[in-house]
Amino acid sequence: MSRPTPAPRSDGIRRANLSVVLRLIHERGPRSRAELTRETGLNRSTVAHLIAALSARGLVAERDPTPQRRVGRPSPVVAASDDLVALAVNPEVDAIEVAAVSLAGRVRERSRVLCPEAPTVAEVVRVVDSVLREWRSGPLRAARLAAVGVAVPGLVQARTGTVRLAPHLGWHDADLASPLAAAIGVPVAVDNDATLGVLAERLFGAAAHDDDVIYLNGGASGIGGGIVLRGIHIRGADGYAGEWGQVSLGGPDSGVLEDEVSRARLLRIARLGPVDDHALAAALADASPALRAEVDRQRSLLAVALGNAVNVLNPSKVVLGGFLALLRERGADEFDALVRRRAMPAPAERVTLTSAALGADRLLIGAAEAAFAELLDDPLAM
Amino acid sequence: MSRPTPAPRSDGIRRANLSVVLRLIHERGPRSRAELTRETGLNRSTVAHLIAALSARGLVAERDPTPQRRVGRPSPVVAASDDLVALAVNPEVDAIEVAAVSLAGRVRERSRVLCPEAPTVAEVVRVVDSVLREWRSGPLRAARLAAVGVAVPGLVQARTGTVRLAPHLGWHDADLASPLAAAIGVPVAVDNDATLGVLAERLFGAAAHDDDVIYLNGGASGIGGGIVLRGIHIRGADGYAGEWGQVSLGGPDSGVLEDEVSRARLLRIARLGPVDDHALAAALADASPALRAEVDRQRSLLAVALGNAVNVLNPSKVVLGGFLALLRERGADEFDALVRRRAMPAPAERVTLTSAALGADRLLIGAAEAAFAELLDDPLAM
DNA sequence: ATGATATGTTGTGCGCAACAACAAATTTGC
DNA sequence: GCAAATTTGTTGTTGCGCACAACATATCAT
Repeated sequence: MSRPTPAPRSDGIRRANLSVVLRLIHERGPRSRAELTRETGLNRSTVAHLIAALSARGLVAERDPTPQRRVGRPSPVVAASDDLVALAVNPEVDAIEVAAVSLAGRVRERSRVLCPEAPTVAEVVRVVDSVLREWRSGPLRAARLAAVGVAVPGLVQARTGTVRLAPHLGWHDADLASPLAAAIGVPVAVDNDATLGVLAERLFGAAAHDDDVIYLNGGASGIGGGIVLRGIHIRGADGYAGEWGQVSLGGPDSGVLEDEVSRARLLRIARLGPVDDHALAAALADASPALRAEVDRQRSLLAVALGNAVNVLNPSKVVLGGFLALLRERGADEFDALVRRRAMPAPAERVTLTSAALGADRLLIGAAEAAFAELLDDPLAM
Repeated sequence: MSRPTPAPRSDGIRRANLSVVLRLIHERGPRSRAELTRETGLNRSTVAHLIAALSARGLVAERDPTPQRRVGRPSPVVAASDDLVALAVNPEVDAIEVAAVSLAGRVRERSRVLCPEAPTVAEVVRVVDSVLREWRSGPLRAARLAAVGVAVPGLVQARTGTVRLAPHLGWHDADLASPLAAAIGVPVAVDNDATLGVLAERLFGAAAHDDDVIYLNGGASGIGGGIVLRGIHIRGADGYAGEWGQVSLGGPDSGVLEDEVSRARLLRIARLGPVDDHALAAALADASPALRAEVDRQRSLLAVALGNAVNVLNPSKVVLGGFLALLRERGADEFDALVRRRAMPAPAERVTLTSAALGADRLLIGAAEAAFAELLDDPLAM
């Protein structure tokens, strides 16, 4: 359905400029007022007013200028607030991970609460609430909480904050945002974990500031991902976009990508139990012929899927995470060439393949980013 | 690469509002000033000013109000100008099609110039120039020319207006925009033909005002297409996005979609020569068992490709054009169900499949739309 | 004909960025 | 060391564009 055309108003432009300035500071790090005037093209006085407004709301803090060995009056450095935090939550099968991430991008606190079995929505709410209470009376006494972001391993309708289907958690059409927002008292953003991964990678990781990015992440439960085109995050009509794992390659009767390119298959052939990616990497480095053959098989299937994606979406960067990065790194140049050969020459020559750069913090940073999104869009709402 | 963050200025908001109003009139047809105030949310006086500015530049024309059988002062109807035209050009293997399309959306003139062999860039320029001269001294004497849009059957780098590869025309890395702009004296927009098809379908056709659209068009030369997500046209990093025909389905060693789902194959089995889609439809309606089997095979392969697209992009609408629409229409409900079965339940329940609604004018309207794009974005530039 | 309703028109006010002039802080040149 | 040059922050003014209110105009209902 088409949205009603939004007409810009004169009072919206201040909001937009505050958003631009705050985003610059948040995404590209602390910078001087002089740099901000250059980057935004706005007038010096305008930038001063905007920063004053952001500062009054505690969103940014000014520091003394760093000596720059340059002629002229030094410009004070303005940085995103480290006292304004978002809660990042990642419910998994066996644990709930909670973190407090500041607007400055620092993970200030983190806690992993083990669960004997897959947690319910109510348990997630309870754990988040209790962790938050503890932090509020301790390390985060002086901090303000802006919002909560949740990275869910499953299909999420981001607009409503409901989890459509999370097989590993046993959730089905579960409303997560409402009870969590009611308990904590701040807005709650919910999204798919891989989708949030690409957000983080694009901001601070392997696809920093690329505008056309495809991201595929391989985990124990399958292959998920995300898409950024023209610099905006593609959710699709309902927020389900990015399910690369369900792509079918072998014609009408065969399985889907995540059945064939699968971490479990590798572990089985390597005769390994449930190990982490580090141990898996070690096993792949010293592989038996059978395992090597399986790796090659999975590599060529993955290359076909990526080649298709390159043809259809013409991205400037393809980012692989989880065990997909491990597959690629068993001969990265060779793999990249394989992908390029599966694609048409024109889009192939443009695309760059890389492995994900962010480690364990990726999901937490992505979730915090989703939580901060509303504030960054409209800093006055805070 | 990431663009420098654009900061909105106060004088940019007038431009943006002019753009919003002109787009509304252009895309959704003539409407009263009263309707425009409602739809934009702007003030009555503001709308009056904006329309005065557009009218002064000859972009819109006001007509007497149509009787509405309603209380209150009647509101004059404002329509897009029919005197401002764009030239739409579509070079094919055996002909060059040229049309003059007004901002009001009417095809005012059209001409098909036959070519003994595939035209060169220079020939296209010459034909367009001579056709335009003829029209200018005749039917288009009073019209103003805004821009030229060219729909090319091949890979186009839209940003620069160069044709990367158009195998049927024999073009390779051909700069089309520069010589054409130099000859005609107005800006030239160049894009892939299927990409422009989705533009037209989204404006006036089967996907009218859908915000997440996938479009696949099947022609004699293969399968092309286009993508619209979040209401914006996805070109990819270089403008090559939408090459659905090059998607591989059968694993690492098999061919691509347009090798398998192919008009030529159908014609061969039906023992037909190079006929148009109408004749092909007739042949499919009265098919031999062998042809029927081939149709079913192609249908199921196409369904797999579409199912993948639905999973990855979560569109609200899938539009099929050319012989792909014919394939679907041999049992549309059954085909749609097939696609839905190949996709995950969540995105599948949202998506609607349809056949393209626009006929032969599709490419011309799309090309004109590309030509008008600059004007619609910034009406003051005219 | 008269009142109710809806819309165009005109003049005023307000918000916000641009601009200009001045003040402040640092480096460079002598 | 001190002055000039350079860059940036600060302050007050200007101009632009939309909102709003008051009034004028055109149609319908009774």
